[in-house]
Amino acid sequence: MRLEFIPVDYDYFDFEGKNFIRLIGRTSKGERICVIDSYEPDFWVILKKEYEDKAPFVAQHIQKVEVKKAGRTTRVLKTEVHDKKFLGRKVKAIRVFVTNHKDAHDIASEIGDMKEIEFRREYDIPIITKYIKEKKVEPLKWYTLEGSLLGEKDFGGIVNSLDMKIFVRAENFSEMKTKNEFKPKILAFDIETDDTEIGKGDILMISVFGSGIKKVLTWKKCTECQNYVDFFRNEKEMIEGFIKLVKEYEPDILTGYFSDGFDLPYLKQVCVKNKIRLSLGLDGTEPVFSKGIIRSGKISGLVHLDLFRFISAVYSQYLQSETLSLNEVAGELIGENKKNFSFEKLSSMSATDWKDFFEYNLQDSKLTYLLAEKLWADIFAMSHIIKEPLFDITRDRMSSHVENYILHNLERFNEIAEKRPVYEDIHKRKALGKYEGAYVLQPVPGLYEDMCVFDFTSMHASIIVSFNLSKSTFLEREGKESYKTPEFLFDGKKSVFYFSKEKGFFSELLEEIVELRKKYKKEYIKDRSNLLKARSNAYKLLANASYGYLGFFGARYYCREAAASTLAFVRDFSKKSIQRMKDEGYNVIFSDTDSVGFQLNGKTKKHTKELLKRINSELPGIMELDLEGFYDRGLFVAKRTAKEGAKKKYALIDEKGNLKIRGFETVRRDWCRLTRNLQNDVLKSILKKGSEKEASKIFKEVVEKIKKREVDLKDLMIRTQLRRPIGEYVSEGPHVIAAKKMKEKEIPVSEGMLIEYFIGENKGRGKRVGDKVFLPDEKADYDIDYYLNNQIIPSVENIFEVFGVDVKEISQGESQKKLF
DNA sequence: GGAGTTCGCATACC
DNA sequence: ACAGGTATGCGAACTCC
Repeated sequence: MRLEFIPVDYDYFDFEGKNFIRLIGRTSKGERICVIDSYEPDFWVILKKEYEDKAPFVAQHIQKVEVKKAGRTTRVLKTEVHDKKFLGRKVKAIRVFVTNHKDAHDIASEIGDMKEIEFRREYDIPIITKYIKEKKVEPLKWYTLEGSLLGEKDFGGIVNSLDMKIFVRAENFSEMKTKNEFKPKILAFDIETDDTEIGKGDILMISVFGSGIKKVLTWKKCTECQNYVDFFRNEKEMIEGFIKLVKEYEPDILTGYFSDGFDLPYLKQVCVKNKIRLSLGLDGTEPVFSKGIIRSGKISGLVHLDLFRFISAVYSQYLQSETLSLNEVAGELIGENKKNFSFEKLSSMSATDWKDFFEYNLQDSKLTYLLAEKLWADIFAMSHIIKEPLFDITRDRMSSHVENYILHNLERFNEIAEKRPVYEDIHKRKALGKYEGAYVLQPVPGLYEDMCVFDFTSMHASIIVSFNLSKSTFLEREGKESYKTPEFLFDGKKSVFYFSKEKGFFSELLEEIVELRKKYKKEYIKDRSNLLKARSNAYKLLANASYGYLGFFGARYYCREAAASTLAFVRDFSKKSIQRMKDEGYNVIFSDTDSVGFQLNGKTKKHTKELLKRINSELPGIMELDLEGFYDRGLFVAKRTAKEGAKKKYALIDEKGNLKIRGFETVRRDWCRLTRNLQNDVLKSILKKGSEKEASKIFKEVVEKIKKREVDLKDLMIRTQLRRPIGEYVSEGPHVIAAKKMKEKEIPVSEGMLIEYFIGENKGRGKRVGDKVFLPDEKADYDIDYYLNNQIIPSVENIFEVFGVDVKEISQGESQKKLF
């Protein structure tokens, strides 16, 4: 038979000791389908140079290897001798096929002491990645599938164990180049509980939202409730109802927001309590949670997607949101928020309270669903480009994405993959110190007019490409044809590193990534489709993460020398650009890593743009300097502790009146609203008017308001993240004290939470700020002196200092007036 | 026990 | 453990007399 098929989820199983891959997807008619494909597990053995002519002999020897383990005997099935490359070097390699992927590691260990063998590789790549790499059946791509329908008895009766209609044994896949759209069936869900701690409380309700479905399932009684509420006799039946609903809806994706960490494990715990199984899997299995710090819940046969995970790992850098709460993220991305419901009511709920609670619960699922739809293009593009299944795409961090991209493209270079660092490697790598980073120019405090900013496009990536920096191209000494880094301090020693001019796969792949990013960005500008934008973004993310990957201790292609060399070039180009702009008669004000900001000094914008063109024609490789923008004014302040200018802190205004504020308290979430708003208003006023006159009025008004206790407590709340368990803090800052208070009051506190508190008057109880910490619902008068001296004055002091104005005098003047 | 200094911590920039 | 280094600035905790 032949049909059109798109793989969505990948899994594997053993049958008669062999590995088989199970693909779950859809046909072009929209039917859910299970495809079984065979896979021959293998790994590579690389021979030492001097034993290359012994390859057939070594292969023969390996062929006989057997490992007995857990009552099972693993054999080498066959061996093949190949000419391959490893880290760009030509090698003689033996491809070793084994009975089971799980045993590749054991066989590799068994032959580890053979003197002819230099390396053993690729036994540590996950089976699904190897399968996709080998068979080229890539996620979310359409294929014409040839195969045969499975019978009742095939593969131990898989047809009956899996809740699905079509089962096919694959014989051949051919990619359909023209077809590339896919809209998955998504179901979002969310639970509400009476205790936030997993395993402690009951699940009161479960909401689901999908195309053509919106429901709240509950066992709480409520007469005259919304028609989307389904009532059950008890918690157990509600959960069974949920499982049934998911099965009948047949989603490709079941999505939640923080469902890896809350909804799914909570459901599982409650099932244990009720002595039922959370059999969401198409094969009737329960979700399986991976080990590790962040646990991921895998449901067999469908994709469980935790949107929070994807957003926090990959997407958050595009967001303005200060927290990644569903409310804030949904507000930003889809312009809709959570419903209000106060959880204090839980102990005594009226009928209308339940009504509100159901609506609240449903809204969370709705927001999650809308977010999934919104982010689908990005997730789809990532999965396409990186060639990993949705489950992993939505949970992996950027380092894994970069690495998987490399792994899936190595074959074009005839390369055998490097091994993953083992624990000892990681330990060693982490013990090595930091290497010198980028250059930041210290500005002179002041208000500057007629400014312009240039910055290098994807600076690190373009340097890696232009100078071929990577593990495989790093040379121990100068070669005939090699790139030379500027001299720099490396581990306390003046060093110069050399990299081969013969293109390595790392820089070649990165160059492609940069090119593809340019291409899709151009296409997107012509045809503003979500998919083109998502593609362009995905390539941009990969390009930007590639440098970090080189220096990341967990990377297969970790190369500290290449990472440090990249930064040596970054510093070199940065300083050269600064000098160049000075030489051209501009007044350079600031610079950070890849940017240079300067005053035009009477030169025209046209002249400046032409200079930029000239500079670009002189830059090597794919390096490119870009016009970031022209600005009417820019404000730079001194550090609080010293007279000198503060780095990474500035405010610019363009001709349209748009502000660009960096580093100031305004953009920091651990300062109270009042301070942030005041500083923002002060900056805006100064940049618009070019003087501080009006700004000082604004300041005086706020000082008055504070002193008269007219400020809303809401605007005085300080929010600080609790980044570790309370007990692990060496130093007890105010937010830790606030967290302890919360714990005493049995308000749930957990790592990663934003702790909210204000500073109130607390006569004579210690002199730490922490001794004056109050939680939002505690009654206390706010501490006028604290908010004056530790919040608003510090936030504007250095700004007014630029104009020679002492705000302390102003504020004291105000208090004098008040005294009179 | 107060002033000065160092250190821990959170958050920002690129 | 889950990309890197550079930087500011608060408040606690220490040092010193």
